[in-house]
Amino acid sequence: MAGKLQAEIAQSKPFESIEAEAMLNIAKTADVIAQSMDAVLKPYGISQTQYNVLRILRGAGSDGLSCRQIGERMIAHDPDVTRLLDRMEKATLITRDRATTDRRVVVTKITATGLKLIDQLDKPLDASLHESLGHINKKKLATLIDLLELIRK
Amino acid sequence: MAGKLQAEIAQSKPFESIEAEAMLNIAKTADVIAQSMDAVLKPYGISQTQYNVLRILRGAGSDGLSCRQIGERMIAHDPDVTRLLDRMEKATLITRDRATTDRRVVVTKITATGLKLIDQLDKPLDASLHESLGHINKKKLATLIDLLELIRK
DNA sequence: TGACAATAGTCGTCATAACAAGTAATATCG
DNA sequence: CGATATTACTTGTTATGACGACTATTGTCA
Repeated sequence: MAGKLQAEIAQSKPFESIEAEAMLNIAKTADVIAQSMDAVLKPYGISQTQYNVLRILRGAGSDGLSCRQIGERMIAHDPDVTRLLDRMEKATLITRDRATTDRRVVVTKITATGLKLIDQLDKPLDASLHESLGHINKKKLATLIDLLELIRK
Repeated sequence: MAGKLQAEIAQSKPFESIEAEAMLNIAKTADVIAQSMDAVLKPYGISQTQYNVLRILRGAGSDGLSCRQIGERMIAHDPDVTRLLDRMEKATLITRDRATTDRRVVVTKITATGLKLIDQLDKPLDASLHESLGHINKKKLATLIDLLELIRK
């Protein structure tokens, strides 16, 4: 039952449990995919976190979203959305305006620049994704998705 | 085929592909597990990265390992092992000595303090892991591991 | 052997993440 | 209606990560 990860991370001890092996495999795979995504994003000068925000804002359309809503929708939870948005505003990828209805809320929207950037990224990212996962057939991917969803209940 | 992640991250657009859905599920699941591990480690004042290094060094035993070997064995690739070890040395979790055979190499070993700390962590981390993955049976975990290994070729 | 390349690690610098405390606006409730 | 709680976001500070340039030691080969 000792999987290939054993050799891959050159661990001298065997895994204590299959749960530990599963966890390490999830972490390692996430890291590998993240690295290939980073490689695509790097020439465009944005991080995965920023890309994720742009995706969320593109999905939200012209209504925009509050800081809190953006935080909730992010894949990796970021405890400091404010300064993330600061940087993106400086790069003119987004705009921020205080809402008139509830003046505590700041509404963030994607700009034309941001939209253009993320639209450009669709193709290369999709290609990178196929590089990473294209060799797995759809049935297996469906099984994988089911299992991962099961983990998160 | 639209999975639960759809609702979970409140995306307004459907997934473009099953590959994208798989990737997001891997990333999300890795993040969830990482967060629960962080929660365990936090009271002990070390990060997951540092924990990972301690595990590697415990596995290596009294021979210790070079900077490069540590870097290779880490789950998430860290481009700056030197300063990571600087911090750990300051916390007396490790020792570092220049090797006599090849004077370019710095041999890092775990200290008694480091060993004590990581031994203490075994139980709570195992408990956290069971909290995260205990409800999935071994056969399903084995399938998951196979699929993830397949992704990484 | 002596120049050049490769390897191992360090350091400078800037960007980002993490944690905690603070400020302003709105909601709640006696 | 006014004190208190809650919400939404901001800011200060420290730690960590990312990227590249740099130093020392060892290996290679003409």
